[in-house]
Amino acid sequence: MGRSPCCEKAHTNKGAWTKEEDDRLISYIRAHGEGCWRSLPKAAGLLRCGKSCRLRWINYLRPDLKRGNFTEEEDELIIKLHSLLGNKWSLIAGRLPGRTDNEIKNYWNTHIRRKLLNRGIDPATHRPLNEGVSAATVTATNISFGKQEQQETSSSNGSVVVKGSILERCPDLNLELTISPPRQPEKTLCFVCSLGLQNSKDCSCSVANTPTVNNTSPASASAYDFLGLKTNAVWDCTTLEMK
DNA sequence: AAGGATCACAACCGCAATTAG
DNA sequence: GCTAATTGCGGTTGTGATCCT
Repeated sequence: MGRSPCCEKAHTNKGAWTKEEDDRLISYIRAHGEGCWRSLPKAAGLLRCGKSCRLRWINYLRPDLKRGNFTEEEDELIIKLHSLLGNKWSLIAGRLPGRTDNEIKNYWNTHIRRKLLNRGIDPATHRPLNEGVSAATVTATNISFGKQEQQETSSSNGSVVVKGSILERCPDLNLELTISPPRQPEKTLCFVCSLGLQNSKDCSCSVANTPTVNNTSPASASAYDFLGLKTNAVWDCTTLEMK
């Protein structure tokens, strides 16, 4: 028995939104706030699926959206974040205030992919196209969060060790690579600042500014906002182990 | 000017994750 | 703990705009 549809498809509009539908949605959310998308269409007098309402609001009607062309800085930031996160568009969007995951995804597929290809860079792997690296090798150097590979266990000291490391499958690979927050001996920067976005509203330096990795101050203060993970740990990609 | 090709982006679909009962 | 409902995400599609021949 399959899951029931999220809405009654027979009586819902599809396709482009009209001005009137937009106005209804905006005024309803202004009055009642976001949430409860399933019941929203009926309450707002819209013949739309709740998912459609949510998408319309999040991607186009939200007042805090930044419309217009992407800047060169945003381009480079998207490329950097994509090289770290892959197609995790919602995570990438979280680092670009005013931009949505859908917008970034479209922009990636239509502009940045081509831009990287013109630079001779494979947009999927962020490696030179003519490097002659087999797909298997490229895959092995990526961090995978796939369920089957993750199989993580928590040790008594709180570290996370991933079983079945890449090296077991590809023992001849040189994977001397450590992903860690950039070392700042005098001043610790958050991930946002490390990408050159000082003074961004996402910057957490002002909260967790002084501690270093070895600092003995409370964990809440020393947590380092790396890829959205509040951690003071270092990722060692040879073992995918938190040190 | 017409028509086909390509581009850009809004919207949909299906699935996974999360939440509620 | 289980099941169903709901939400969120990423991939894909549809369509209007623009470019090219």
